[in-house]
Amino acid sequence: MSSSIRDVAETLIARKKVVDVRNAEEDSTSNVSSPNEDDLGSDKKEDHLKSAKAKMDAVIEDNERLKLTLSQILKDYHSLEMHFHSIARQDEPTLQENTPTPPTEFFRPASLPESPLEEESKLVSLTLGRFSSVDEKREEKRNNNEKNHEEHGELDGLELGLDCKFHLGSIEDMKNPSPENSFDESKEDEQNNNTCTANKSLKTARSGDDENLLQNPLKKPRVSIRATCDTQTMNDGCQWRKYGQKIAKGNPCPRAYYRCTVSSSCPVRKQVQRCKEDMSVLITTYEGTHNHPLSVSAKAMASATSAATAMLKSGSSTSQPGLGVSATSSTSTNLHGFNFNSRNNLTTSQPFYFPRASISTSQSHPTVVLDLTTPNIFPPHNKLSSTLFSATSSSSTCLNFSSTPSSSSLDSNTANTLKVPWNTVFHSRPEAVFNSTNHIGASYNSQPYIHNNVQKSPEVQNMHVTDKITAATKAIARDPTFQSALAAAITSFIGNSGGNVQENHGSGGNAGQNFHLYFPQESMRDGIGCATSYVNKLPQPLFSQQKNLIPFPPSTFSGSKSTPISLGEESEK
DNA sequence: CGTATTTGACCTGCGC
DNA sequence: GCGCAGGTCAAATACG
Repeated sequence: MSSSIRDVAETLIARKKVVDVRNAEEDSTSNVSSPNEDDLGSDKKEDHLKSAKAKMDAVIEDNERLKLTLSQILKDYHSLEMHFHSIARQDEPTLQENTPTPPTEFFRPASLPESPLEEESKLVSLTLGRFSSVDEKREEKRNNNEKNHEEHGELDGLELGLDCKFHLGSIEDMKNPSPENSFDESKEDEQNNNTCTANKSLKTARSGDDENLLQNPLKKPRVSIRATCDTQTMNDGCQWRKYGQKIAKGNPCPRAYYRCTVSSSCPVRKQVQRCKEDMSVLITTYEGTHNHPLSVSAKAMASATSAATAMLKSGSSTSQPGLGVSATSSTSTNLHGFNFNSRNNLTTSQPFYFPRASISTSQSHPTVVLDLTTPNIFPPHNKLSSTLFSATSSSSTCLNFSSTPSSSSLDSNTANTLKVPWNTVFHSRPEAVFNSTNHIGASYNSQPYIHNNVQKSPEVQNMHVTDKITAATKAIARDPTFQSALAAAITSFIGNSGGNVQENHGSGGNAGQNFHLYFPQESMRDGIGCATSYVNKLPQPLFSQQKNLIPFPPSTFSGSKSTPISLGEESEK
C-alpha cells in the first residue's frame, strides 16, 4: 500500500514538474518570440527572462514543497502501518481467547469475518474494510473472491466497509449470518427470522454487557438518525410504506410510521419525525433487521445503523458525562469501515468517541442517536500538520473523533443521553473546495458521480446515493490514503443528501459539484501518522492533480444512466 | 381498478 | 385499576 502511495506521489511530482516547466518554457518562449520584442530593447528582454526565471524558481520551490509534503505523508503512513502491525501482533493471542458479543437484532452486516479479529480489545482502529496482517491468509482468500467481482465494478482488495463487517459477532453468529449478510440466502422465511430473533435475544441476554438490553430483553434496539433534510423522508435506499401517523407528545410535528415493503415479511420499521427545535432536521428512527437483499445505498444505511447498534451495546452501559460515548467494553464497532475496537481498561486505551452519537436509555427502546446535522464544528485554528490518528501511551492506535474531551456535551433535552461531537463531518457545499483553513481533506470537483445536496440542479438530484457511495468507494480503491476520509464521509453524505436523491430519477449526474470531506484537525494534533494527513497537507495544485491522477473510471461507476435503480429508490412518496 | 396514503379506532405497555 | 402515550390496524380516501 505504501508503495502505491509512493508511486502516486512520485508520479504527481513528475507530472507537476513537467507541466510547470513546460508552462514556464512556454511563457518565456512566447515572450521571447513576441513581435514587439525587438522594439522593447534589451532591458525588457532581461525583465522577461528574469520573470520567467522567477516563475521557474517558484515552480521549483513549489515542487520541493510538494516533495516534502509527500515525504511527510509517506513517513506518516509508514509509522501508522508499523503501528498497526505491532498492535495486530500484540492482540492476536487475545483474539483467540475472547468470544465476542454478537450484535443485537438489527441491521446485520453484509459480510462477517471468519474469526473475531476485531477483539483487539485495546484497539480503536481504522481498518476501512481491510484486514490486518494477522489475517493475511483470510485477506488473500477474500481477495480471490473479490477478483470475481471486479467485472462488476467492485473493488479489488479494498472495500469501504459499507458492508459493515460486524466485528461484534460471535463465531456462532458468524456461522449463521443474517439474511442481509448473505444476499444469496436472502429468502429466509419469517419463521427462521423469528427464531433468529429469539436466538439473538438470548445471546444478547447472555452477553451481559448491555444493561439496557438486559433490562428490556424484548425491546428492539433502535437507531435514530438526525439529518437535515428538506424532503418528507430521507432516502435510505429501501422501499417503505406508510402505515400510520401520530402526533407525539411534546412535538407538534406528526410522527410517521413506515414499514419496509421490499419484502412482505421484512420486519423493519422506521419512524420519521421533524425535530421540533429545528424543522429542517429530520429524525429517522430504524428498528428491526432486513431479511432481504438491500441496495448498495440501503446497505450503507444499514451499516451505519448496525454499527450504531453495536455501539449501543458496547457503550451504553459505560457512558460517562463529558466523555462522550466511549466504547469501553470488549467490543468493536465497524462504522462504514471504521473498526472501533475498545477494551475494558480505560487506563490503557483512549475512550472512543463515537462520532456525534448519543445513547438514550430514557426511552423504552434503547436508542442510538446519530446526529448528522452539525454543519461545521471545526475549530478555527486547525493545524496543518495534524493527523487523525492519535498515538497513545499504550501503543494503541486510537481514532478519537473528539477534539477535546471537554468539547463533549450533555444533551440537555434527553436524560441519560450523551452527545459527542462528530468532528469527522462530511460537509457538502458547492463553494470552494480548498480554503485557507485547510478544512478540506478530500474533494472531487467536477466529478459526475458525487454531488452535494445544496441547491441541486435536477441533474444533481438525480444522482443516486448508490452512485455516490460507489464513486467514493472507487476513489478509495484508487488511493488508499483517501480511505479514511471518504469512509468517514459516507454516513453523513447519505444522511444529508440522500433525501433528495429520490426525486427525479432518470438522467445522469452532472459536473461541477463537490464532494467535501472535512477533518478534525484539532483532534489530530497528537497523532503520529495519519492517512488523512495526506490530503490535509496537500496544497491545492497538487490535490487538483491528484484528482486527475486518480480518476473515477466511468465504466465502473453505477452512476447516471447506466445505474439500475435499486428497489427502494422511488419509494416514500 | 390497483396501489398508496390518511386517519380514527384499537391495542399494549407503563407510570401513578 | 386507570389514564396516558406510543404503536398498529384497517376502512376510507386519494391518486395515477
